Amino acid sequence: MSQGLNPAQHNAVESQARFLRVLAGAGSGKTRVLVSRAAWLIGSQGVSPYRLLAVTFTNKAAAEMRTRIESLCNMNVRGMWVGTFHGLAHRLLRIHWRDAGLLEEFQILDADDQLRMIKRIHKDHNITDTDFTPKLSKWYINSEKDAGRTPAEVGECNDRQAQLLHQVYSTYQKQCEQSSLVDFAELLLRSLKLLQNNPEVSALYRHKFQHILVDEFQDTNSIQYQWLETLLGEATSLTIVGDDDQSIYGWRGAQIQNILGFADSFAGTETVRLEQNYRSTATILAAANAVISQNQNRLGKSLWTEGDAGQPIGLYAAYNEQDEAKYIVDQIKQHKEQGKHYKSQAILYRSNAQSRVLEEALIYGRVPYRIYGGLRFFDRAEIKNTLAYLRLIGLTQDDAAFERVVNFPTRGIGDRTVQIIRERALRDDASLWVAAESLIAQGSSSEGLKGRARNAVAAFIEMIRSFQHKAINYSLSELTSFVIFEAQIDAHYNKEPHEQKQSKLENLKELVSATQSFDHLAQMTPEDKWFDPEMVNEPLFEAHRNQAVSPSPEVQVTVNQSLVAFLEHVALESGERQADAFEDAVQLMTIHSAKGLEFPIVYLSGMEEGLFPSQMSMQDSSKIEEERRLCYVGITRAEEYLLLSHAEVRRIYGEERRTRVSRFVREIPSECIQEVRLGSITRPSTLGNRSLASEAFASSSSGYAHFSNNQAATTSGSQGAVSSDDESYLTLGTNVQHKIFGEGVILALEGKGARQRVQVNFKTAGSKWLMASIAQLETV
DNA sequence: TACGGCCAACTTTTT
DNA sequence: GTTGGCCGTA
Repeated sequence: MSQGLNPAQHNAVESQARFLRVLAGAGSGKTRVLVSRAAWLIGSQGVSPYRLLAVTFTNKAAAEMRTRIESLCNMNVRGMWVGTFHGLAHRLLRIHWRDAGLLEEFQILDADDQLRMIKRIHKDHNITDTDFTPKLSKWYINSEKDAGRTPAEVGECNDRQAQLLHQVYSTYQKQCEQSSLVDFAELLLRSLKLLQNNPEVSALYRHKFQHILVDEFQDTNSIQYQWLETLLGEATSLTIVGDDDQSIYGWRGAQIQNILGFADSFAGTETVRLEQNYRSTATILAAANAVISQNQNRLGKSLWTEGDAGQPIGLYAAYNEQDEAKYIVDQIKQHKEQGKHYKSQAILYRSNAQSRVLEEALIYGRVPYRIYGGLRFFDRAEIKNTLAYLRLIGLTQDDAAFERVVNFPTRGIGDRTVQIIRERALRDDASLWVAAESLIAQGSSSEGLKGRARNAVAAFIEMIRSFQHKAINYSLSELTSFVIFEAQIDAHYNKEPHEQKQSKLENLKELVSATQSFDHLAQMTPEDKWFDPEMVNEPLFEAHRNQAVSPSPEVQVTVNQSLVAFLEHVALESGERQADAFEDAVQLMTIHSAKGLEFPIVYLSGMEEGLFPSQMSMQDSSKIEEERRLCYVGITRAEEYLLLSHAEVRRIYGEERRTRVSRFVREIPSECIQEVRLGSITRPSTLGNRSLASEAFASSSSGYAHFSNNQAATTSGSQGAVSSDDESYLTLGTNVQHKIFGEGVILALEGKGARQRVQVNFKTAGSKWLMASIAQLETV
C-alpha cells in the first residue's frame, strides 16, 4: 500500500512518531501521503477505522479522502470520522445536542441569514451605516467566535464602537439561542464548549481517537487548533499536513503560526519535507521558488522535479485590460488548435471584479468558459425563500426563516405588523412564532393584533401548521412541491417578466428534484446517521437513550428525518460549484479558489501593483508576504505553460489608471521568462512586429470594435446591424500615426462607421479620444 | 407595495 | 462601473 512512494513520502506514511508534521510543497503528493498513512494505520497497524479522525477544510477534500481510504483498504466503511472541521463539529453537536444546550431540531444558519439577522439588530439598536456596517458586525462576531470567545468572554471594550459591537454580538447570540440556530463559527465554538464543559464526553473521544490526521494545517484558525487540542488524548497521535508557503487565509483568521510553531508546541515532533514536485516544469518551479524565497517568515522548502525545463513563462504587457483579455483568449484558441482542451486551461485573477472583461472577451471569441464562485444554486433568492418554509416547518423557533417568509409572497403582513410581533417576542423572551401565536390568541383585545393584520398572521400560522401535518406522511419531495404550490411561491414567480420567470420556475423544479434523493432517508434514526458501529455499545449513550424514552415537553413535531438531512446538506455541503468534468470549458476563478487545483495551462492575469499585491495589503509586510504566498499558489497551479499578463492602463471603479508591473513578476529570474509582444499567429508579412500583433487581433473573432458597435446599436436603437469594414484596420493595440499628435497606440474603440471614436495613447501627447473619420489615422 | 432616483462603497471565501 | 440601501411618489 505504500508502493510507488518516494523516500520522503514513505517516511511520512510509515512514521512512528506521535507528532508528525509533513511539510508538503505544492504538487508533492500531499493527499496521497495522507491517504496512504490512513490506509497504512488501518491495514498494517491494526487501527480500527472508527478510531481515526481525519479532518479537512472542504467537502471535496473530505469526500476524496474517504473514497481513497476505502479503496486502498478495500472496504466500505460507514460512520468513519472523516470530514470537514464544520461537518465533524456538527456531528458532535447532533450526537450530544442536549449537553450542548441545543434543541434536537437545531438548524444551521448560513452566512446570508446571519447577515440578515445582524441588519435587523442594527435597525433595532439604531445603528446606522455611518456608525459601522452590518458587515463589520458580522466580521467582529465571526472573529470573536473564531478566537473561541463567547459574548461573555470578550474582554474590555474601551471605546463606544467596541461596546456597541459587543452589544450586537450579545443580542445576536441571544437570538440564535432563542431560535436554536447555529452559525458556521458556532458549530466549532459550541462543540469546543461541549467538550470542555462535559468531561465525560471529551474523555470518550480522547480515548476513542488513536490517530488524528489534519490536512491543510496552515489554514487552521485559533478555534480549530483548540478543538484539535481538546480531542487529543494522552495516547492520541497527531499527524498534520500542510504548507506554510500556501497559507493564504490569514485575513480570515488562519494562524500560520499553528504550523510554524507546531514542533515547539508538541515536543518530539518529527518533520518530513516533501519537496519533489510531480506537477510542474522545472522552469515554473524555479519561478515559484524564487518568488517565495523573498518571504522571511517561513520554514523553508525548495521544490524540485526530475522533469524537463519545459517552455519559458510567457509575460504579456497589455495596453489595457481589454487587450489583456483579448490576448489571453487568442492564446486559449491557439492552444485549443494545438490539441489542448479548453478545460485544461485556467484564467486566474486576484479579485472577482477582474472576471467581467475576461468573460466578455471569451463570449465574443466564442470560447466556452465556466466561472467558479458565482451565486450558488442554494443561494438564489427563490431557493432560499422556499428553503425557509422548510426550515420553519422543521423548527418554528427559527426566527431567521420566519422573517424571511412571513410576508413572502406578500400576504398583507406589513412591516408594522411584523414589528409588533418582534416587540412581543422581545417582551416575552420568545421566538417570533410563539409571539405571533400569543398575539393571535389574545383576540381583538387592545394588546393583540386586530382586523386584517390579525387574520393574515393567523392564516400564515395555520398554513405552516398544515405543512407540518403533511410533513408526517408526505415524502420530502412531495412536501416541497406542496409548499411551493400552497404557499403560492410558484404563483408569485409566475407574475414576473418572462426570462426571469422561466429560470426561477426551473430552479424551483430543480429544488424539488434535489429533495428526491433524500426521500429514502425518512425512516432513518439520528443514531443510524451519526453513530459509528463502535459507539452503539458505549455506556455513555445508555443514559441518553433512557432519557429519550420520556419525551421532553418541548418536542413539538415528529420531524421527518429526510427534511433534517436535506437542510443539513444544503447548509454544509452546497458549496461545490465546479464545472462538470465532461464539459470542455475554460476555467475562470480567483487564485484563492484555485488552491488545490492544477491545470496544464494557466493564465495569471492582472499582475500589477495595487491589484496583485492588492492595494489593501501594500502597507503591511506580513500582508505582502501573504500576497506573495498567493502568487506562489498561482504559479504552482500550472503544469506545462504559465502566462503572466498585466495591463499598462486599467479601469478601476470607472477610472482609468496607469499601472506598474507587479513586484512578483520582477522577483522571477529573467531567464525563466520570455516576453511575448504579439500573438504567436505567424504569417508572412511585411508589417512590423507590433502590427503583426494587431493582425492577430483583427483576424480572430469579431473583436472589440464590433462589441462596442453592438452596444451602441442596442442602446441607441437607431442603427442597423450591418457593419462597415472601412475602419476595421483600427483595432485594439494597433500602432497608429496622427498628423499632429504623432505615434500612438489604440486603447479603445467606440461606435462605428462615421461615428466611430477611438482612444489613442500618443507617445508624446498622451491619451486622446478622436473621431476616426476625421483623425485620418494611419497604421504604422 | 413597487418603482425610480440618488448616494456611498467597493479584496480574497469554505463551511 | 456596478451594487445595495434609502427615500419619496403613484
